[in-house]
Amino acid sequence: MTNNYELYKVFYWAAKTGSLTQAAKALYLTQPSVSHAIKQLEERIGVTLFYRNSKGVSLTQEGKILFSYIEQSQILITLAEEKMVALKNLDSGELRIGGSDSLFKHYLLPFLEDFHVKYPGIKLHLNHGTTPEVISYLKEGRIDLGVVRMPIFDSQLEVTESIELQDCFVAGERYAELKGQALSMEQLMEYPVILFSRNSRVRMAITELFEKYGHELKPDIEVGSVDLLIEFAKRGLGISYVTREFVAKELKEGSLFEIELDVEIPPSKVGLMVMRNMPISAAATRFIEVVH
Amino acid sequence: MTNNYELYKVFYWAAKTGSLTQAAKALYLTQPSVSHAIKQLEERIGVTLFYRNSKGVSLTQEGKILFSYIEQSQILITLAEEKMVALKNLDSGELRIGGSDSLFKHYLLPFLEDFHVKYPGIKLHLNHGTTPEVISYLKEGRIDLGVVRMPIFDSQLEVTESIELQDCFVAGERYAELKGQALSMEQLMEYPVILFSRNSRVRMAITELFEKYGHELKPDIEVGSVDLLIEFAKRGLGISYVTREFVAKELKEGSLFEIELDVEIPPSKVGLMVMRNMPISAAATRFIEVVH
DNA sequence: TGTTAGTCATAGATATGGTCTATATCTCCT
DNA sequence: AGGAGATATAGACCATATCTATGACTAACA
Repeated sequence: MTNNYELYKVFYWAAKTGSLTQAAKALYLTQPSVSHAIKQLEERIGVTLFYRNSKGVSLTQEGKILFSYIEQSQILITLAEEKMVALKNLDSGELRIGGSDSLFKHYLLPFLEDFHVKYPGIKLHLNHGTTPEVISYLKEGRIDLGVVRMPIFDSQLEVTESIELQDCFVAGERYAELKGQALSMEQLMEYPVILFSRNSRVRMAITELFEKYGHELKPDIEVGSVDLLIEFAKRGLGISYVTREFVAKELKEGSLFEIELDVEIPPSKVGLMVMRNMPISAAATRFIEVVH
Repeated sequence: MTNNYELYKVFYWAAKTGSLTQAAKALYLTQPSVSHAIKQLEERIGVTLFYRNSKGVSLTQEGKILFSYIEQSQILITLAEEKMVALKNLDSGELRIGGSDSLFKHYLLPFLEDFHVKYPGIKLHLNHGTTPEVISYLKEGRIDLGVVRMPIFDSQLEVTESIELQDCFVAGERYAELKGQALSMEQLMEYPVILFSRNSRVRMAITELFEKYGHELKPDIEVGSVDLLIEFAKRGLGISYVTREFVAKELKEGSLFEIELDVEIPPSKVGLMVMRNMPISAAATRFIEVVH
C-alpha cells in the first residue's frame, strides 16, 4: 500500500475535531478538499473510517483503530518539528569542540562561558587532543569544530584565523641573571630547556625555527601540559617555552619573566577548523561568530 | 510550520538506506525526485539534515535527532496500514451483535461457530437485550448488528429478513388430554398459560393475535428466558408459548407436545438489523452474508 | 593518470492530482 | 416551512511533484 501520508494528516484533524469543516480550518483548506481527502483515504485502504452525521463526523470502529496509531504518529511529527525549531533557534542542541586543554583553558573559556549563558539549552562537549587527533575527530564527525594553532594545511578543512598568540621563553627567579638580556640561540641552549611534548604544534614551530638557524633544540624536560610547563619554570627547573598570553598572570606578578631572544619568534595564530563542504550546525556557526 | 508529511516519508527512507538512489527505488521514484524532496524539507525546516558523500548520504547531528522521531512515526503508520489490511481481510477486528439470548442460543449459535472457526481473528461480542434495547444499542453504536424478531418498523434501520420461525403452544405429559385436538382460544385460556416477559416481541405478537379475536391473554406465569418456558411446560406447570424450532428436541423426544389452535398463528421472521446509511464493518458484512 | 562507475545536484518540461468554487443534499431546529 | 448547519459532488484550474537529460564530483582501478 503506497499511500500519501498527507492524507493521514487530514484524517488526524478530521478525527480530532470531529468535523470536516473544522479540520479544513485547521489545515487552511476548504471543506470539499477535506471531504475529498478523507474519501480518497477510505478508498485506498478499503475501509470506511467515519460516520457522517448531520452535525459532523465520528469515527467508525475501524476508524478508531486507525486513529490510535495515527494520533501517536502525528504527535511524534509535531514534536519533531518543534525540536527542529528549537535546534534552529539554539534553544536545544549540542556543540562538540575539539582542541588542546591549554587553548580551552586560556583562550576559549570566556567564550564558552558567554555562549553557555546565552544559549543554556546547548550542551557543550569538549574533546581534548593533539592537532592531528582533533583533525581526525573532525573527519570522523565526532566534533563540529576544532580549535588549534595555525598553520593548518588540509584541503578538506576550512580554517578561519582567530587571535594571534606570541610564544616565548620564560624562567623563574633562579635564572634572574638573564633578565633584560637578548640571548642568542646558542646561549639559550646552554640552559635546561623545558618543552611541550613532541606532537604539539607549538613544539614543532620552535624546533623548526631553531633548525632554520642551524640548531637542534633538544629539551631537557618534556611535559604534557601547559600547567606543568609553567610550574616547572617557576620552580627553577629550566627555561620553558610557553605562550605569552597564557602566562600573563605569572609575568605580571613576577613569578616568571620573559627571556628575550636575538631572533624574532614569529607569532602564531589560533585557527577554528570545520570540515569544508560539510554543513555546519547552527550552534557551531553561532559559536564561530561569537569567537570571531 | 505547515509541512508536507510526504517529505518525511522520503526523509525516512533516505536516512534508513543512507542513499538517495536506494530511497528512490524503495519509493518507486527517481533519484532527482528524492534529491529535490530532501532539499525542500531541509529548506522548510531550515536545518541541514544530510551530509552528501560520494558514496551516499549520512545524517547530520540534527538529522539524527529528526530521524529518531520520524522513524517511530513511520513505524506507527506502517503498523496502522498493516492493521487496516488485517481488518479488511477479516484477520482482525471485532463483531458486536445484539439480540435475545434465545436467538443466540437456538438460531445464531451454529453461524457463530462457523464464523469463529473461519475468522478466528475476529472477536465476537454478544450483547443480549430486548428488541427496543437492541435497537437503542444499534443507534448508540454499541453494536454492529441486531438480531430480533420481525416485524421492525424503524426508518433508521435497514432490516434483512432471515429464516421464518413458527411459534406455538406446547405442554408436557400432564396435559396429555389435549394431544391431537385443535383448541379454541377460549378453551386454551382455561389452562394456566406461561408466557415470556411483557417486553418481548413474541409475547406482543400472541397478545395482539388474541386481541384481534376479542380476547385478553393474561399469563399465569411470566418468565424471562426461553429455557424456563420449556422447563416449566415440561414439568406441567402450564402451557407455554414457544418457538417450535427451539423445542424441536423436546417435541421429538416427546417430553413436550404441541397444542394446536383453531386459528392460524402467523409465522414470524427473524430480522438482521443494521443502521441505515451507516457504513457497516467488513466483519458485520461478512457475517450477514454467512447467515443469509 | 586517465577511465569508469558510482554518487548527488540542477534545469526545464510535463502531467498528475490536490485544491478551489459553485452547488446539491441531507438533518436538525425553530 | 424555512433556515442554518453539516457533508457530498462536479468540474475547472493550476501548483507542484515527478520525470528526463545532463552536470559535477569522488573513489577505485587499470
